[in-house]
Amino acid sequence: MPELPEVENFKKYFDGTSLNQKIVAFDCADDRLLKQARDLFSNQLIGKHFESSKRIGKYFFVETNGDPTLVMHFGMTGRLTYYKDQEDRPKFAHIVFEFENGFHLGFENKRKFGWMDLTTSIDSYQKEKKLSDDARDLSWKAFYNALKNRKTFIKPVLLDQKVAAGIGNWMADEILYQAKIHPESKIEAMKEKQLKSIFDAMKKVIETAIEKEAVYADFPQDFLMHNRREDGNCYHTGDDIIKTKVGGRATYISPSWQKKID
DNA sequence: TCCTATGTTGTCAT
DNA sequence: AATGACAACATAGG
Repeated sequence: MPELPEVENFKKYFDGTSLNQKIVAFDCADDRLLKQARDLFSNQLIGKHFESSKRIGKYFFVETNGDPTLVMHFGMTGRLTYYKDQEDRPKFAHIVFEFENGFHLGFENKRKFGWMDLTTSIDSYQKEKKLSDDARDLSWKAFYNALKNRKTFIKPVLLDQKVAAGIGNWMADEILYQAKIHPESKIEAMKEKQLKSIFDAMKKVIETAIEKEAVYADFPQDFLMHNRREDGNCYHTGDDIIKTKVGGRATYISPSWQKKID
């Protein structure tokens, strides 16, 4: 699930449950999910508390009342669950923090593509990863600059976290559907105005999805998400939605609605 | 058995 | 140094 709006939900959930409580235990069932030695997580986090959080794209940062900042990435199948009793530990909660009040925060990750890391500075971490500003805050100028010299299809570039951090596969499809542009349009062939329409669609999709708390059923009727499947039909034209692959990722298109620019 | 899945990262070639 | 194409990563479920 987790693209920008879903991770925004996780942030709200985290802020509502897990801030300002002393951490008394750290458990990890599979060290492959940790980008640092397990002891480092235990030693640096136990006894501290989470003080504030920040989301940049799909990356989730948690500052503590000390040096370490925890970095989480949810991968394809991650989410957070706050629960009390050990018996309620979700099956795929491979990483668990226990708080002084007896509650637990579980980092669920069925497919184990998610991970945790430690850093001391969000800014330097962002620079190191060359992560762009969060797509929600990103300026048109920064977006345009990151895009304009690229020489491939528009969709894979939208998925590049250096361009607009937070955009994932369903959002890229939705943005291009809203902008009426085919995912295999070549950037070099596109006019600035067309790139601006993609930027505007990106902002619209982000704000809509956050407002609806990423509950797809609540999205406006003309959103692709309602028909983003192989037997779906375009809301506007009624034509079949086509499933294909672009940049190695499953891609849904309304060919009569989305213009290919090349 | 084979294929797919909402993501990133490493490798290799250009 | 950058960029692009693509495989690899790990796992469940249809």
